[in-house]
Amino acid sequence: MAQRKSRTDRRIDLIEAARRAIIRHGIDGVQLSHVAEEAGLTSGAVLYHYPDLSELLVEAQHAGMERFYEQRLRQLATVTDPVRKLVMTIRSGLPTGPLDPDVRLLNELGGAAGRNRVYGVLLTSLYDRQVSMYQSILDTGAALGVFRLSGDSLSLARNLVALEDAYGYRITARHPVIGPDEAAELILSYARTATGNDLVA
Amino acid sequence: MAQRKSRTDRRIDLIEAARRAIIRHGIDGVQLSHVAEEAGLTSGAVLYHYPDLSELLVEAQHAGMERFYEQRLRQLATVTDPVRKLVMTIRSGLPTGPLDPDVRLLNELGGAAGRNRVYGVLLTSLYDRQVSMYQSILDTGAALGVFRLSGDSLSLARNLVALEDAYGYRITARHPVIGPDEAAELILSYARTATGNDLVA
DNA sequence: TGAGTATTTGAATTCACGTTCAACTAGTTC
DNA sequence: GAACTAGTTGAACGTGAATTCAAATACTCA
Repeated sequence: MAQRKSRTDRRIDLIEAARRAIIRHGIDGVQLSHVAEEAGLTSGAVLYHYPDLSELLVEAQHAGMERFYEQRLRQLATVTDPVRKLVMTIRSGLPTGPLDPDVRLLNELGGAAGRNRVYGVLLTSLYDRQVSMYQSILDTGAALGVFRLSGDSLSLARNLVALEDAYGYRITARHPVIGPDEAAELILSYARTATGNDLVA
Repeated sequence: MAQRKSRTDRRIDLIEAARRAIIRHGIDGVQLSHVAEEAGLTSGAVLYHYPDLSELLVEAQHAGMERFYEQRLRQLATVTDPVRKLVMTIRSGLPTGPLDPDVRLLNELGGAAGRNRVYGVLLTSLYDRQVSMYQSILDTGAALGVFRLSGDSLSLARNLVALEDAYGYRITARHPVIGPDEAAELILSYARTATGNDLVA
């Protein structure tokens, strides 16, 4: 028998297991048995904690998203220079490679968000928060005179996040030429014209 | 009994039916019975033409993609002015609204491309062709002296397609603020700095 | 027209999955 | 340490989907 755990601990495990199962089988392809296998439990045990699989899937997506976002914020807090902040943030929004689990998970939402309102809301809220993140970097840099913005910071921030998203898809789809480094450079080239700064940290 | 059709005609029908089924249920959620229902046939009939459902799904994705791309090319051929070409192309890469079937279909590929090599190749090839399309517009405009490019045309084109992709996701996810018009304006703002042209047709 | 062929159906079969639940086990409490 | 509680298992059951195939139907062309 699998190690017995408290309700809360097991739920955390299951959310992690669901995350892995979604990445492996797709958000519309995950089955109860997949989650059970990832967690090292039987289907019955999963059902004991989550009588409705779809709720577990939503929680898994939610948790993955929060982790991704919080991680970026935390990293951002370690520096003050707007130039370094911007460069670092661009980098942290891209997958480390085609297998990056955080981005793989987020990518699963893309299609589902068009069919499922909950997923649509989740994805939209992540996008908006990331935009705010970039916007505050841009505004700060402009206020300090380091950046000379080529347009309103909201539009620039929206485009920066959009580029991140799109290159995330390209990288996980294994584009033969566009990897993490190339994508970062492409986004940076936009960021340079947007800020009027060379962005060499 | 459903109207009897020739092998080729029926296969075309089935590809269309599969397209609709994918949009409705997700690429990993489609079932044989969904396709049969969309086509007005029984599962057996579908299986008679496509013994393997996954092959039909790939064909449906492939067909949808080709149609999307050809449509853009055809539209592009109707004008010569680089400025109008660019503006029109940006517009034609965005969904008409959250329900746009062509973009909804493409979006289904995003997640699957990370798991399934065939889908990854399909999606990558579409991306690359769209990049070429933009690149040729940019190069022509530059040669005519209409555009003063802010960087190499390949990078600019890659970013333009990336922005289209990303806003396609935002729109189908029903972002409350970013609709087709707003997305077009955001991409245009990038295109303006990229080309040094006001892009007013 | 009639024989032959291609397409479609519907029923039978098999399989895989979700769901339920009694029994078991390992902690927890008194 | 006995009674209780919470977590887990495994087997049984029901459902629905894929698959198979003989029979029915519509088309082709000699």
